[in-house]
Amino acid sequence: MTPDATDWALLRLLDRDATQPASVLGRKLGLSQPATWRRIQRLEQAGVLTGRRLEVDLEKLGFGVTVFLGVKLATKGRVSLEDFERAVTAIPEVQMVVHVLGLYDYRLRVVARDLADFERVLRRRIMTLPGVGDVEANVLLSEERLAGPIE
Amino acid sequence: MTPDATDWALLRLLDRDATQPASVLGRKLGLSQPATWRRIQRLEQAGVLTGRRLEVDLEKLGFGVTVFLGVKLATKGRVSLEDFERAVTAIPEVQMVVHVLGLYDYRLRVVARDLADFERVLRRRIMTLPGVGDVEANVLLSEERLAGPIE
DNA sequence: CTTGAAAAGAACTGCCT
DNA sequence: AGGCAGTTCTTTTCAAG
Repeated sequence: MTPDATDWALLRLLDRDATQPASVLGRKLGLSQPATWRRIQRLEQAGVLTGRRLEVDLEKLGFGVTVFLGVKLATKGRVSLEDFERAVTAIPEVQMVVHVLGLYDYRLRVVARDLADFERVLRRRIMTLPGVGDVEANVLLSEERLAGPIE
Repeated sequence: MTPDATDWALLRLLDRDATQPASVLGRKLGLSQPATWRRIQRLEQAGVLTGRRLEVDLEKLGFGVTVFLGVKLATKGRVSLEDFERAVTAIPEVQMVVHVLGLYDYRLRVVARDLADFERVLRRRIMTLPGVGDVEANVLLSEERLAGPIE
């Protein structure tokens, strides 16, 4: 499937606010409501739009600390990768697990109530994961999500 | 505002799929449709739910490479931070800009069509940003998003 | 692609317990 | 806080140009 310019404009609009009805989107695109709706359906069935997810303000829920971790494994066999992934995905404070190539093997996004809580998570949960070697941490100060290549 | 157990269950359901109507959510929670709808409204007005955004499969749009970059600035005055942020947010391939504390000053999420395309972005866009010092890269192999503390 | 319409369903409102 | 009933709006599917 090859999205045309109108599809890209549609993705741009939906990326900013996925709650807009097809009628409003259509007006902004110069299309009718059914035509807009059909384009959305086509993008969903092509697997381009995979779903709609919530934006949750974790700070308002009491999770004020977000940390990005780089994790290096000591042993990197196929088995240890799977062991590590199974264990790390079971930690409630872990929001994202990314297997990467480079100086580190995994990049994690971890949240905690405060720094004291994060230390607990790091020492009792992360450092005890199977096969963990070096760990590097970056504490989030501020964050901006962009449209990326959709823009 | 203090979310109760039902609110947490609601957040859990919405986090998995934000397209579910209030009637379906209510059935799963043992609540009526209006009661569920009112809880969603309350969470939105409390700022806990900040919006609904699309999940876009960038690979299907031709962006097969995702790289996580750690960026260290050479000069770190207040002015240079703002200069850097203004310049980096203008790069289409940059999906996320996070100001962090630690070994690096910023963590970026960058997408590109392929590795050759990424090299172009890195050399002509990233390395030429104002004040850029060391850069570290991790290429994404696989990724798993989790519910995090909402679970 | 468009318009127009009709049916189903979801969102929203007011009133009640 | 929750349920019920009713209204408004969106979605979804159709027919016809």
